[in-house]
Amino acid sequence: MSENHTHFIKHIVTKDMEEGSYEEIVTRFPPEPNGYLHIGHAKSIVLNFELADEFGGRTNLRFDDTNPLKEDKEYVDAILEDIHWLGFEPEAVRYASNYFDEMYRQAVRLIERGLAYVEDLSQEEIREMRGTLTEAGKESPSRSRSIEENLELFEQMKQGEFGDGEKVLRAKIDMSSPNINLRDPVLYRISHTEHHNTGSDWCIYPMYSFAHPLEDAIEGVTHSICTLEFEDQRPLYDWVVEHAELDGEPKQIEFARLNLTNTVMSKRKLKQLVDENYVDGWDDPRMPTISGLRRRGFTPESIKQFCREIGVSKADNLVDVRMLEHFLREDLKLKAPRTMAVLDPLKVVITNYPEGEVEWLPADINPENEEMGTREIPFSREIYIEREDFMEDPPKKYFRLYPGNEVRIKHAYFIKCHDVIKDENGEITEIHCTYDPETKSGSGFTGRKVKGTLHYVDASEAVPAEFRLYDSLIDDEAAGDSFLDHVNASSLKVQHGFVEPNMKNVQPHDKFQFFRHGYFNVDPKDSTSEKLVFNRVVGLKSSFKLK
RNA sequence: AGGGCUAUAGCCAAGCGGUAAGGCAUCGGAUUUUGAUUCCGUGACUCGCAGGUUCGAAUCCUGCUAGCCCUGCCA
Repeated sequence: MSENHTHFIKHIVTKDMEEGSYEEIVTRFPPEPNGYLHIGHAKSIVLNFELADEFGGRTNLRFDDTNPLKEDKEYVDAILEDIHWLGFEPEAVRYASNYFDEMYRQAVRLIERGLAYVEDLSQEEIREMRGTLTEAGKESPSRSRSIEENLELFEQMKQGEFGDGEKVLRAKIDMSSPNINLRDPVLYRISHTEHHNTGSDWCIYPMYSFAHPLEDAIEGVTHSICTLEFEDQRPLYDWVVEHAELDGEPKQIEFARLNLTNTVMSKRKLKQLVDENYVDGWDDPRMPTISGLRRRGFTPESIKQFCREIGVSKADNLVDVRMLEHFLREDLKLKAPRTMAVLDPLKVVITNYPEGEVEWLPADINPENEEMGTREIPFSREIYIEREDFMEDPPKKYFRLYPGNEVRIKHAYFIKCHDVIKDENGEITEIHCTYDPETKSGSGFTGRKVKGTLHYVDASEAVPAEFRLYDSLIDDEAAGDSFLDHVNASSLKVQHGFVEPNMKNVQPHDKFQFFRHGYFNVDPKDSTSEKLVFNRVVGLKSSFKLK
């Protein structure tokens, strides 16, 4: 199911395997535990895991925890949960911090071979001497220090004899390189910070550009897949691999990260939305995080299928969110039970229906999947329909209920409106209809046809429920400098209505298709047996337009 | 602009010298007890632009244009 999709990375791997460059293909998914995973990460996860799987290889999950200032165990746990939920099982779970000893050894070997030196200059001085995009940099005086002195200084850095920022270890490459990443990049910095994994064992931490290739080489990663912004770092990646005294020879391949319409996709921005309370948390159903999508009601399969279908390339892209929604509908179409919910109730009294009588009508649970069987739903003299399903003065082509019009009540009877009851403000409070017993659903009645079929909930057995309807978090109509100016103020709409009586015992994450409304998920945090809460995942498509 | 990369329909995206796949979206039409689903139909005389090579070019070459990324002791 995941195949028939080809892309440039697959071509590279195929060629490598044909040429026998590697015994097996090994990939890795390397998140930094400084935030929650989002759907952009899902693209990378699916790519890495399924690529290795297709070629009979393996994939590690490796936390890139080289910067204790930003990282936290909370994020590690959330990431673990999200990957598991998506349905992937890493060959091994590793941490960059597992390799700190080895990385230190490699750094020492670099110094011993005259390929790295300890820098005395301040951060500002380093920056000034690095040059600019169009001018070469200048070599630091520290560059000519002896190997012995470098070794001693680096040892002192490790021993904690310097404060944060006082010294740094730099690679000795080329201060005049047109690629700024090669102008003696920093390899190690000092940070007297507690690490979530190694505690206070270390006060020097390797930089990403030094650590990452080493991690890949240590784990035997063959294809190290990352996003486009690391392209300029590839020469440095290769430099580290070449000079490291390790067997692995991983190569870095870059692809374009995912962008989605009407959403932001950077951990920094998402964290800001959380920290500044624009949303409920990382798992707010409006967030593009894996946990947000999960709470909203997206399924792992829909997310994975989306990730497969958008493809992998190097071109900047902006994918329409409706594509994601498409795959959710696709996944739930045959799986989700149909049920009826009235989100904005309007009472209908069926004046010729006997008072006090209730009949239970059979209703299929999923007409597209008969194996799901049937349920029984009540029908009596008073029912609720959707307020928008009645108009006193309808436009043309409106084939729902209006005075004098007859419609079908799903699974029940035809009803015809004969009276509209209003309060003193002119607000419609209820409508009166008659029903025709001969038109009962399942009776085979063909005497006449109606254009509209309305869903309903029986008033005497109705179960109150809350419905949360979501709109995009980011509105591209608004203008402003910051993405915060584009936050959609009405991205959440809450309605209170009713569901069928057999919905009383729903469980968190149960998913339903509410007839004519869309797919809904039982909210895992706020729904209780006393107060049901349903999140609308996506609506049904509709070609209905008023006017 | 010094370097790195990208450009195929509204949006993704195949294509790798032999005459433009597929998906999403849109718009029609048929069926329909969900204005849903399903089914059929719908768009590139042309692949950023201009030249060149070739019997033949989206694919090769040259030049140009536009967009993205790079001057953290972040990843």
